[in-house]
Parts: sequence; C-alpha cells; structure tokens
Amino acid sequence: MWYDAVMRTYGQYCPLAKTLDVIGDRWSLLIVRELLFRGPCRYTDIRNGLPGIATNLLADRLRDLEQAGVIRREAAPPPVATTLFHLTPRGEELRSVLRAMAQWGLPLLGDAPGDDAFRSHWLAPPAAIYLSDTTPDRPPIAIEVRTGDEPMVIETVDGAVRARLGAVERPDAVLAGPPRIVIDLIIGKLDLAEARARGLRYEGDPEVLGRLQPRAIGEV
Amino acid sequence: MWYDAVMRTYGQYCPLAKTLDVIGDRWSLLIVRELLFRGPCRYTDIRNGLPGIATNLLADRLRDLEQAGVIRREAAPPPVATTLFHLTPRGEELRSVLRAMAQWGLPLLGDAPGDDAFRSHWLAPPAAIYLSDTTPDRPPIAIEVRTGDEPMVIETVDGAVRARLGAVERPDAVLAGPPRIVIDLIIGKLDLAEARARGLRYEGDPEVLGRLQPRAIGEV
DNA sequence: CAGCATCCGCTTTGATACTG
DNA sequence: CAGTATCAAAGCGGATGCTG
Repeated sequence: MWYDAVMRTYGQYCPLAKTLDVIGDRWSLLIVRELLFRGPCRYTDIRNGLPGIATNLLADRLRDLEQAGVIRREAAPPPVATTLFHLTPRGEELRSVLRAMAQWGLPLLGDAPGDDAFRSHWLAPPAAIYLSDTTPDRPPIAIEVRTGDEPMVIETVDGAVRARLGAVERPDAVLAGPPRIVIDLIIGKLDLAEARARGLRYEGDPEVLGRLQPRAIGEV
Repeated sequence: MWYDAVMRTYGQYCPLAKTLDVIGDRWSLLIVRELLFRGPCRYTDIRNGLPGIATNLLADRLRDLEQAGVIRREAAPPPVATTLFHLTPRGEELRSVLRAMAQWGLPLLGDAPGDDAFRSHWLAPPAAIYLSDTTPDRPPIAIEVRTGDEPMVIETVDGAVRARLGAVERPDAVLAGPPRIVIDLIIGKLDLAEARARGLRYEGDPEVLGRLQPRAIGEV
C-alpha cells in the first residue's frame, strides 16, 4: 500500500477555501469534535463516537488530518499500550470553528428525527454555551445530568456555566431522561413541569435549575 | 423534473453534525461566502466567484440551501430584471462560522500554490481581522488596494480596521501588486521595503501603512 | 445571455469481510 | 485493537444542450 493520493483542493487563494481543503471532507470535522470534546482517543473510541463511519474512511481521514498537522498519533505508555490520537495545538485552534458551528446548529435539534444516534459528549460543551448563571454571587452549583451513554455535570465556575463528562460527589440536583427532553429543558423550550410531564426525572431543589437561564438570542 | 433526492445526513443528535448536514456539502459554504462578502448576487455572479464549480452542482446547492432556509431567491425589480440570491437572517448568522474558519485558514495562504484562482473579495473581510489601528485617536485613514479583479479599500473606523470592495475619493495611500505580496505585507510577513523589492507598488506616506499593525497571535 | 437540466466518466463514500 | 481489501452506490466535474 502506498499513499500518494493527490488531494482534491478548491484551488482558490482564499483563507476559507484553504480551511475547507483541510477539514472540509466528510467526517473530518466530526473526528476533530471527538478529540476536542473527549481528549486523546484510541482508534476504537473515535469510531464509537462516529456511528455510521466506514472504518476505511476513518483510517483515511486520520492519515489526512495527521498529514495536515491537525492531529498527531502517539504511542501511549503502558498500561494503555496502544496508539492514541491527539489534537496538535493547531488542531486545538479549531475550537472556535466548532463552537460557532455548534451554536448555529443547536436550534436544528428542535425537529431532529427521533432515531438519531446520540452520545452524551456531543452535547455537553455546546449546551453550556447557551446557559448563564443568574446569581453568580451565590455558592457554585453542580447538576448531574444522566442522558445518553455517559453521565455529565453542568456546573457554575465563577459566573460561567460549564458542562463536562463525569460525575460529582454530591450534586445539588440530578436530571435524567431522554436527550430531547433534557435538551429542550436546558435551552428553555420546556419548563420543568412540562419536561416532567414528558418523562423527565428531577431530584433536588427546583431553585437550583432555575438559577441557570438560557441566554437571549445573539447574546452568546 | 422532480426533486425527491434523499438528503444524506449523519443521523446524529449533535448540533455540529446538524450544521454539517446543512452546509457540509462541497461548495456550500463557499456559496455562503459569496453572498456574505458580496451581498445579493445573480446566478452568474456566484458562478464567477466559484471558479471550478460545475453549473449543475451550483443549481443543486442553491436549491438545497434555499430548502434549508439559508438563502432565498427574489425577483429583482428593473433595471436588474433577474432573480437575485440573498442570505436569509438565518444565513447571515453563519458569519461567525465563516470568520472563525477564515481566521484559521489565513496562515495556510503562506505556502499556497501560485496558480490558485483569486478574487479580491475573498480576501477583503478576512484580512481586516488581522489588522489593528495603532493610533486610533488620529484622523481616520483609507488605503486603496489594487490586487486581483476589483479595487478594495482598507480603512479605519473608530479604532477598528475594515476592508471592503470599492474605491474612495482621495485615498491616503495606494497599494498595488500581486495578491501574495499584498497579503504578506498586510499580515506582516514582509515589510514595505521587502515587498517593494518583490514587485509591490506603493504611493503615499509610509507612515499611513505603518499605522496598521498585524495583531499578535491569539489576540484576534 | 441567465438559469438551469442531461448525460457521461471518474472519484469518493458506504457496507462488509478479512487480517496481523 | 487497529486497521486493510473489496465492491457497489452515490457524488462530483466537465461538456453540452435546452428554454425564456
């Protein structure tokens, strides 16, 4: 096997077109999403985060992105003993691109088909963008969110709202249910009572959740 | 003719994937670029801004983007008397995505092949992102830039630097030459003397140009 | 001429099977 | 686990033709 495939490019002296030459192929940006939202991953981890990708395509894209200096593969020391894929600093700089695109796309989740695949980490970072802490002077809070394949935490850190995978010792509230209901609640499309009527489970003081408010459009 | 083509989607309940379902196809974002950087355009104008696109693909993409609510077609009144393609408000909101991507891609112009196609308006908005006015308290300046197919103006407006297509009555300086030299000068890769040695023509007080400085990395 | 649609050959993608 | 090999289907690029 030899990889001398000639890259298809737009051939335009334009910064946007050059960016698309690098990350415009199908699946490429979603691979970056996996590494950006989850950190360094094994081949199998990435594939699990990209249901539907053909394995040969994943291998191709990883080669291309490495070639372009966006990712880097590294032999992990024991006990992992496998190769891990990392973002390079240059790849990390795509964060602002991902953030802008995820923000633009959040409203599209409203009428998404019900049989979409779902992974918790796809939603954690974007969801936090839309939330603000109405009373940042009060003690910080942490809400455990159980939807999808992994638990998440939404927490306040000095005025900002962050979301991440993982758990927390003693959450101030626990939110559980199907992804759509959780998201609709978070972005303010449903209130707590409505969400409960549709299958959401909530434990804890409603005040805790009430402290987080969806930002106004354009405020983000 | 009937357009029941099944849209290919990632099938992921993820805001980024949903965005890519809409603007992830080849050429789609470049069509948005044309409308965003140039304003409403005729079919032919768009095609001229996208050298290399097959005309049937352009027609397809315009249909898809219209369907998705990103663009809108409108019958222009005389004397134009043709249909104009506009961005919808929703399409305008892609500006932040384009800005992030163009910013990421600007360094890639450094080693771009010399036979790339070029249009002035591809560069005007992105280039200004990298420039700041070192002495915003002094009177505003305007520099005429002649490179590519259309004249541009780089000007200071209350502290910020903007670039746009068009001309100005009495520019404080005039910059002319091949795109690469002009860009390398603007982003600080070359100084005025070096750029001149490579074919750049400059008329006016060098002080005028010196007032604009490329921002430090990460400052943008 | 502006705004497409059709046809054709090539490339990319998707699905699955197989391997060190 | 981390890929490669194979093949069918879909997408793309280029040329050309049609219609108001």
